[in-house]
Amino acid sequence: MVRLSPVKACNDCPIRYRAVCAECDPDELAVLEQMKTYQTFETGAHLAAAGEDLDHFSSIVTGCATMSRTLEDGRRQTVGLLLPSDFIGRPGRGQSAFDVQALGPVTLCRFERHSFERLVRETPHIASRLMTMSLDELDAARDWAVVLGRMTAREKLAAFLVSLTRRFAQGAGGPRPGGGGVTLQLPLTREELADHLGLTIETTSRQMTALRKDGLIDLRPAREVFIPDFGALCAEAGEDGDGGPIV
Amino acid sequence: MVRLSPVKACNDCPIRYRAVCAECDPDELAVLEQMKTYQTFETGAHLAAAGEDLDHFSSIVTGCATMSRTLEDGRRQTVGLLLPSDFIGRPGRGQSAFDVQALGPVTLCRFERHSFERLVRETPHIASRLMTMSLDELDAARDWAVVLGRMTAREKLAAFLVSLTRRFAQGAGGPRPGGGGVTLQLPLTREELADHLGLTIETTSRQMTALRKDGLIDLRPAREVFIPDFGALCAEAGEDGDGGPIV
DNA sequence: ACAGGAACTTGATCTCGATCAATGCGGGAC
DNA sequence: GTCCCGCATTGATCGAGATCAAGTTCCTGT
Repeated sequence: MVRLSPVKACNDCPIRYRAVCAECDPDELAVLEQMKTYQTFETGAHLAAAGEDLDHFSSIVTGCATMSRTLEDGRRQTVGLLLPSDFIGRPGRGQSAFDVQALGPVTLCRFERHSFERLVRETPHIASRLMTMSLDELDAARDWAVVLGRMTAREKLAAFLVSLTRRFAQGAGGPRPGGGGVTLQLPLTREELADHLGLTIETTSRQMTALRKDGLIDLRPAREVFIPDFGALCAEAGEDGDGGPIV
Repeated sequence: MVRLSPVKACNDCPIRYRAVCAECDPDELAVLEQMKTYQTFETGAHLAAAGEDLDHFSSIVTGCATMSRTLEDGRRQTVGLLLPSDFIGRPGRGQSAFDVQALGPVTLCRFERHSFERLVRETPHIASRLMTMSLDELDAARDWAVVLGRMTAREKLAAFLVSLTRRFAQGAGGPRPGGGGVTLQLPLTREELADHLGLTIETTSRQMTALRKDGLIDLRPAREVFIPDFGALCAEAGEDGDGGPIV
C-alpha cells in the first residue's frame, strides 16, 4: 500500500506553508491578522495579469489557479499550478510575469502589498520562509522543464498525475487513499491540462484513455481519477520504482 | 541600430549581481573577502551533482556551466545556463536538485556554506539580493517552459540566441555590437544546445543552417555566431517586433 | 424531464522533428 | 605536412503528436 505523508497547512498563519507555521510568532500573526482581507473570485477570473501592477499579495485559501502565458497567435503554456496555501506575489516584485487565472471559484487571503513588504523587511523569518517557497517553486519549474523538453505524451500525463497527487497529499481536501489506491479530483479541463503539458487537447484525451485501458487509472465522472497503484503510475512517469511515499 | 543596455557586474563584490553591488557595505565586503577562495575547473567538470551535499556556495567568475538532469535512459534536459556572475547554491539548500557541469574551463569564487549562510542570516540586504536573483531565475525558468512547451524548433533556436545575447550584454566579454549587428560566442556544442532546447542534435543543426540560409545569422568558425539584425531574430523568436533593447 | 451547449472522445490524415546513416570539416599531436 | 578524432552537416525514412472532422457524454438551466 502506498504510504501517504500528509503535512497539513497551518490554518492560523496567513502565509500558510506546510507545517513551518508552527514557528509563527504570536506578534507577527497578530500583525498579519490585522492586515488580511478575504476575497472570492469566480471561475476564470484573472487574479493577476502579466505586466500589470499588483497592489496586493495573496495566499490561496480554497480553489486552484494557473500561471500561464499566451503567445500572440493563441498558443498557451501553463507554467505553474497554484493550490491552496500557495502564495501569489513576492517581495520586490511589483508585477507578475504571467497571467494568473482561477480554475474554479477561488478564495484569496490578501495583503496590501506595501504593508506586507514592510513586514517582510522587518521579519527575517518570514523573508526566509518566502525564500524557501520561491526555491521550491524554482525546483518545480525546472523539474517541469525536464518533463516538457524530454518526455513523451504518456509520460507527461503520468508525471502530472503523480505530481498533483503528491501536492494534494500535503494539503487538505486532497486525494483519498484507500482500497489500495488513491482518488484524485482534477481541477483542470482537458484544455487546461493540454496547455500545462505542452500538448493538444486531443493527444491529452487519447493518452488519458490509453492509461485507462492499461489499468493505470480509472476515469470517473466529475473529473475524478482513481489511481489503483500509485507506484505503477510513478514508474510510467519515468521514476525509479522504489515505491516511495507520496511527497 | 540595436541599442545595448550593458550593466556591468561589480568586480569587488563576490556575490556579483548586475550593478546592485554598489550597495555593498565595506564591512560586509571585508567579511566576504576573507571567506572567499578561488578554484578552477576543467571542461566537463562536475561543479555539483544532483542530490549530493554542497559544502560550498559559489559565484562564477569566468566560464559557463549548465544545470541539467539526465533520465535513466540517457535523455538529458538542461534546465539552466550559468554565466559569469551567476550564483550556485542558495541559503537553506544543502544540495543541488540538478547536475551542474562546466561547459569550458570555469573559475569559481567559493564560500564555505555554513559561514555564508550565517552571513546571509545576519545581513538582510544580502538575503534580499539572493531573493531577487532567485526570482529572476524563477521567471527565466518559466519563460523557458513556454519555449519548451509551445515553440517550434526554429523558434526555440531563435529564442535561445536572443536570450543568450541579452544575458551576455549584461556582463563582460559578451557580444560585440557593431557594423549593424552583434557577434555572439556560443559556449555550447550542438549536443549541449540540443539538450537545452529539447531537440536532437540533427534538428538543431538543420535549424541553425536554415536560419543561416535565411540571412538571420552567420555561422563562423569557433562557434561564433554573427547576428546582422537582432530585431529580425527577435521576431523569429515570436517577440513583437518593437525592436527593443538587448536586455 | 428535456434541451442546449460545453467538455470530452474517437477517427483519419498530415507534418515536424526523431531516427538511422553517411559524409564533411577543423584543430591538435606528432 | 597528414593522420586522427570529435564535432557538425546533410540525406533518407519513420513515427509521435498535430490537425481536421465527427460523434458522444456530461453538466446546467428551465
